Amino acid sequence: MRTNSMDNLVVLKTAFFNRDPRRVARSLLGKLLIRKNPHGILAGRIVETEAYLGEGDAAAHSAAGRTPRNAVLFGPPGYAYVYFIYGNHYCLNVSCLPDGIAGGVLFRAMEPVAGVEQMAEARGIEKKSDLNEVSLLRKISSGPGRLCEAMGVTRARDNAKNFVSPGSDLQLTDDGYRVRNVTVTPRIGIVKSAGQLLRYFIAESSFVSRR
DNA sequence: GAGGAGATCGTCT
DNA sequence: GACGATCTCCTCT
Repeated sequence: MRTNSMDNLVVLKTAFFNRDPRRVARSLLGKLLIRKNPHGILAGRIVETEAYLGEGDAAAHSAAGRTPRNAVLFGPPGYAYVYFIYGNHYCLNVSCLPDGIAGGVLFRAMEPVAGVEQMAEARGIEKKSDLNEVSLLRKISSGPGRLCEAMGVTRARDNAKNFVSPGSDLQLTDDGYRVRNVTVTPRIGIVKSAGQLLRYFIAESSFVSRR
C-alpha cells in the first residue's frame, strides 16, 4: 500500500467530524494524518482507529462528565484531544459531534508515507537500518503512543488544536485512497464497556497495532 | 513467540 | 493515593 501522490490533498472539513464517532472512526481509515514542520512534511495513512462515544460510554474519558482535562471532547468537532498516559505516552484523538456533546476517535496506528526518516529518528530507530523493511516501518507508528512520538505530538503542543483550520500544522486529508475491507473488533486496553465493537482497522494492512 | 513486569506522572477521588 | 485508551525489555519456552 503506497500513497497516490502528495498533490490533490483535500483537507477534511468540520462536517466530516460533526457525526457519530463510529462513522468518523470508520471514515478516517485510509485518510492521511499530516504534520507540517520547518524540516518538512510528515504523513501517515491511518489504518486503525477506535470510537469513544461520550458520556454514555464507560470506557471514554468523557464518561464522568466534563473536566479541564477532557474539555476538548465536549467542544466543537475537528479538534485534537491529546492526553498523557502511563507516565510515558501521549495519545491523539479528534473530537466529534456538535459543541456540547462529547465524542471522539482515537488514532491507534498509521502507515508511514512521508518524512519516514524524520519519524524513525523521533522514535529512536537507528537510521542505518533499512527503512524499507516492513518490520522496521511497523515500529514507527503501529500503536497510539508510537504514532504520537513519531509525529512529535504532545499535550502542550497540540491539545485543542484545530485539524480543520487551513493554517494548522496538524491536518487530516483525503488523497483519494479507497479502503477495501474494514475489520471491527472490541477496543484495546480497556476494561469497562470492553465488549463493544468500536475498533476499526484496514483488514489488509500490515501496520495495524495488534491482530 | 508469548507472557510478565517495570517505567513514570498527570488526573481525579 | 490509585490508576490508566502503552511500550519496551527481559525471561522462558
